[in-house]
Amino acid sequence: MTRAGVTVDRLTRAAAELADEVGYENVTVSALARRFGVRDASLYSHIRSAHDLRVRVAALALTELADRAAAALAGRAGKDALVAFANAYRDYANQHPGRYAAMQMDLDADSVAAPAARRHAEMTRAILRGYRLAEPDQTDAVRMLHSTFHGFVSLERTGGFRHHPRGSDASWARALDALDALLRAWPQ
Amino acid sequence: MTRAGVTVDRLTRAAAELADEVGYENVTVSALARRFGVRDASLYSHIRSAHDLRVRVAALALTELADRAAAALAGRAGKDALVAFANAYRDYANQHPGRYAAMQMDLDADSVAAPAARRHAEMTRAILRGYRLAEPDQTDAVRMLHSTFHGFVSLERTGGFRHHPRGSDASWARALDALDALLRAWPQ
DNA sequence: ATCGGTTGCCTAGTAGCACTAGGCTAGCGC
DNA sequence: GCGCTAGCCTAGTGCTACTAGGCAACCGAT
Repeated sequence: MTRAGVTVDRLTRAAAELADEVGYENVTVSALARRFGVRDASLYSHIRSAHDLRVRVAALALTELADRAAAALAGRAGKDALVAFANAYRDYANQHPGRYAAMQMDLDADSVAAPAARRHAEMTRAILRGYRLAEPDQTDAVRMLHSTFHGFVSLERTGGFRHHPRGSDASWARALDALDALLRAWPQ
Repeated sequence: MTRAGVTVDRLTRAAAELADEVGYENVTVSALARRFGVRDASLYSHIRSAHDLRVRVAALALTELADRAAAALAGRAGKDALVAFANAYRDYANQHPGRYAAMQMDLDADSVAAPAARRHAEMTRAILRGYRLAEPDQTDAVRMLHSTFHGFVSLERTGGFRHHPRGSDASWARALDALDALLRAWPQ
């Protein structure tokens, strides 16, 4: 019998696909093993636990999103950069809901996802380059931006906006306009 | 043998307490049954499923939060109202993390939580009374407010802010100032 | 006061999940 | 070709959700 060729990377990528297909909370070791045509117990020589697997998916997602954010920000500044980043963020969340959900898990500083989380945080802070804010305003601003992006995407995904005829794209564009105006006026 | 006296309401309240203590994702029918000193199977004459139980917790939380929001908004307008609502929202989330997590679940329009969700939405919209916005700006603004509140609280809870010395209270106050300025300037 | 019927709780059982222990062998390095 | 590592296996534990069917506590009607 030839072997299935399971590796941690292949497991993580498959788990991320599974998360997008069936939802993050339905990513199980058993389902993943089925997808590889092996028994669930066989996966424990590659991953330590189900939690370990989910952390790896979170790290993958954070890295992918940081890559997209970096691409979106390249060569842009000010509102251009803000809008490009925000759209990259929202698009990623809607294209990869399972991966996005994984990103929201509690990640302690010593996990394998820590470098990815740090890089993601750096990219978010890079939006502000064009607005020239000093500390601690910069931190407050980046927290506000991240909150708005995450909150909007999260409510959009859980259906918070669907009971009203106003399209969420329009509200999103308006929110970005508002954030830009806010950042320009921030120092007061 | 005297009976345990389980009712749907007592189950829901106990499940909400359990959620706050051990986390929303760890609310199980078995754990709840243990808390009442009965077998897990016995609960299925009161609730239809674990999902049904979680929806009831969500409805309870939405109602409680709407009550707090109503109390916070009573007799206030403008920034006063905004800050009071926002603090009621954030305090509730931090005092009742499990209930708050339950609120974020997908609730279809025909669930038992629908009236509570509607009431919660109405309270959020009531913040804007003092700012006199017409549609569709009102909808855009209420979505932006809700996004910011939820996003901030959510990131705060999952530890997104803890790797930076700047206190989250200060960033929160700054975000509320910013939102107030935004709403006053909204019509442009 | 007793008698029915309802319903609250029970036992028993199925099936899926995470995870451990220990065995076998494929396929690599020598 | 030989041995060792590492990948996959079976077997088993215990927790979870949930169903079927039984018994007895309690409620209302006579």
